[in-house]
Amino acid sequence: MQSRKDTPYLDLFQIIGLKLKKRADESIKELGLNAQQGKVIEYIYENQSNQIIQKDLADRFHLRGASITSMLQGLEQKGFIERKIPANNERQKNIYVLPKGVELIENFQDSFQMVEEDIVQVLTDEEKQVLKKLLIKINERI
Amino acid sequence: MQSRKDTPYLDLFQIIGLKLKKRADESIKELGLNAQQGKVIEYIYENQSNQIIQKDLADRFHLRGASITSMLQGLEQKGFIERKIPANNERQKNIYVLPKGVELIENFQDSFQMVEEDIVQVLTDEEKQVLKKLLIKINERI
DNA sequence: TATTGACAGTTAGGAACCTAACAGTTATAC
DNA sequence: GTATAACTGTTAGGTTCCTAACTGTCAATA
Repeated sequence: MQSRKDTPYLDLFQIIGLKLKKRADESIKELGLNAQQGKVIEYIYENQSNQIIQKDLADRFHLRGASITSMLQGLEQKGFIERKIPANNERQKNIYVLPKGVELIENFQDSFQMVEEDIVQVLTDEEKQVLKKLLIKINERI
Repeated sequence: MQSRKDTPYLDLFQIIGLKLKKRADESIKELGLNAQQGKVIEYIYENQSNQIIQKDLADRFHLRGASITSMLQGLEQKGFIERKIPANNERQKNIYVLPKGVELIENFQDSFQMVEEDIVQVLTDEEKQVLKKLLIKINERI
């Protein structure tokens, strides 16, 4: 009876995900961006030397192309990034972080690191390792 | 260097949460509702005998009052639920699932159960137990 | 008992996703 | 070599969440 309608993993992942999103957003709110935007800028910065395009971001963050277009238009207007059409393919746009964006990256990293530590603070070192292994396993198969 | 900017738990929870939301939505899409709405109807049905009000739903699902108002207005218009002001407190609204909603509940439960099984399919029984314990521990502290 | 504050829900407007339809560019196949 | 298909990104419009400001009701206090 109980087992039939009970979905603890689904519920826990949903609730924890929502709580973490709110925490991460809050942690960088003062910079005028949300956590997703911060993560995207970080990712662009780390990968801009290998000609990343919008599609790469869509894949990495599991968002649709249209959502990336809209997010990057916002970040470009605010002067955090720029997009350049590469010489070899006029369909694409390569993405780069501008100085105004680079300035914030250390800030993001510190803030996210604090949220990260909050998450696993209640676990022992061994539990942390086990959890990471299990999360990776699940993420790979779904 | 690496340890400073790496946030595997935050990233994994975000990505898994997003993937699960999409899966759960997909699984009941044919019923004309999304997963959140399904979970809410389920919850109302299980608790409607104890006079639940909108605030209870906001707490349970970690949503704002305004979001619950908007969601329930939609579900009411579609004939899945009804809201009645109780005699003893005119500020509140008690919520009940209508027959049209009750009909769908078994469907929801089956669909969510399948997503649930997909999540942990790759884990051994022991790993499942460990994971559940760790998730509960984290959820309680954040 | 009259005022003041807390509580429950609503409205208006904004942000970040989504899908569907589209344009332009490049690759493939006959 | 030309027609067709695949790829990349954009636009338009919808959904679901949010915050802030509001209404009306109940509780506390003085």
